Amino acid sequence: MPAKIVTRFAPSPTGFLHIGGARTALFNWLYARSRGGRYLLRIEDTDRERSTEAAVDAILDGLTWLGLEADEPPVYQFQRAARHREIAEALLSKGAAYRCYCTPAELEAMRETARAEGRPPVYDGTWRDRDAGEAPAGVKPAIRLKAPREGETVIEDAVQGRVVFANKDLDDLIILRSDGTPTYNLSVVVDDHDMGVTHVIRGDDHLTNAARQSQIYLAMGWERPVFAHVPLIHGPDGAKLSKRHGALGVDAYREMGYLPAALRNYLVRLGWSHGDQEIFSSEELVRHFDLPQIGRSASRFDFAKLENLNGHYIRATPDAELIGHLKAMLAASEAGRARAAALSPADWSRLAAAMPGLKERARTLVALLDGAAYLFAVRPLAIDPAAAKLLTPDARQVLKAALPVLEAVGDWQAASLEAALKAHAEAAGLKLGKLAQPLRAALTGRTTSPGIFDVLAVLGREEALGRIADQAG
RNA sequence: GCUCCCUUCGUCUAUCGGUUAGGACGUCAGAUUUUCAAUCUGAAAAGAGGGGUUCGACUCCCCUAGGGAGCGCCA
Repeated sequence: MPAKIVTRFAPSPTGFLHIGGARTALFNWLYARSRGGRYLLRIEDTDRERSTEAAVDAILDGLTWLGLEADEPPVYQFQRAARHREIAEALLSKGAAYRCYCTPAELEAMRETARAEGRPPVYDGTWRDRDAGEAPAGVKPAIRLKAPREGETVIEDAVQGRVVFANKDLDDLIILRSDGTPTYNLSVVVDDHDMGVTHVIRGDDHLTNAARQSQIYLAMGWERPVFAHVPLIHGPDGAKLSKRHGALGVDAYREMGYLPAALRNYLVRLGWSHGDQEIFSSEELVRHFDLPQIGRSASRFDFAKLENLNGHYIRATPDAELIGHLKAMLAASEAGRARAAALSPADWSRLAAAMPGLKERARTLVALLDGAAYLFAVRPLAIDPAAAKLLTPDARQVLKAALPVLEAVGDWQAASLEAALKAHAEAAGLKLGKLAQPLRAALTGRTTSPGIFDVLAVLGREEALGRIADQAG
């Protein structure tokens, strides 16, 4: 009778929600969802120097955008300090912890000599068995866990497999600082225990922490959660993900025009697989996601694949929804808001009308909006150099000849326009392609754009004819 | 330095002792299209190296090399 699954994502609010954190959150969310469990959020804000409210907001905002809402309000770790202290005291009275009167300077010296002698830079246990009576006056003690000296600490990791640490390599970690505040490893264990967390899914940079945390669980007689340490994401060059790679906040991905569904799909496939399947709906993800299918090696972030996936999702998303995403993207940045402010309701409806053609060729929402620039342009249209090359004197003649044909079109619809232009081209012994290129240049100022008939239809008779006349001379 | 983890096409990955080592992105070529995109077809492209175990290893074991993470009164 398995207990109900509880997972959590526990970021520290010292910066934005980066891509690795987003994937960790996604894995936790998926695992809980797939087992009918709960997914919780804990803000690890015990570092008062570096934690900011802005970072908390950015993380919450990023998670919301990705659709990874927690099932309960977030737990703020700092607020639980008293509880953490209580456990440290309990450990002390159990004899599973002790007071250490070493000063930071002494510890630093200890590490230095250990390093110099080629030994691991760990605490040597100076105060482990010393009598409290020997305590130097005026020194506030820190509390250290009395970790086992012999034997092994074994982590049965759901991703990494069985990982064994020799206890002699693990020193007595500080659980309560001399100022009475709890340290990370203690707080995490107490919180995970109190929150009923059954599965800890996090980056494998925490693997060694798992060993120390395991010792705290054992000292308290608490049942350990299942650990699952997932490999980190690296940059395209294999080195640690840095700012110039993709270690951007998820907000940056939103601003670059990626869809949350595309980012989720990309992220989940980065390190996890389900046979040969590449595209997953949310339902499929929830149905298939599991820990054993997570790989054990780090993976590189590949923008090209993300773009490809994003293009797929853009094409698959209904137009109205796309408009919503576009608005959300613009609202998320200063430049975007300025851009949005310049768009009238009429512009938006034109955009909606042109959406079928636009979304076929855009891989990001930014590119989509870019491709729609011709819709909002005012006459005279700015012509880009490549398009200008197409507007040769010959081409202008063709445009001039096409004008009356277009004027004669009764029903200004893409289909009618196509028929009219085809007839005109044939009568003139022209290939439609010869006409389409200068026409596109005249109408959009670009060489790439949606289908020419759609462009004509969306612009409307007056605007379209005006633009053509401008260029026909 | 010590501890732990990792290693299949350029990238993400499938394979769970017997396959022509499969798929996807990217790349290249072709088809289609009014351009671009999309779509379709095809091509090039991989088991880090060395030892074992086995009738048989990408798959299991060991070593080497390379990469990564951790070693705070940070989280």
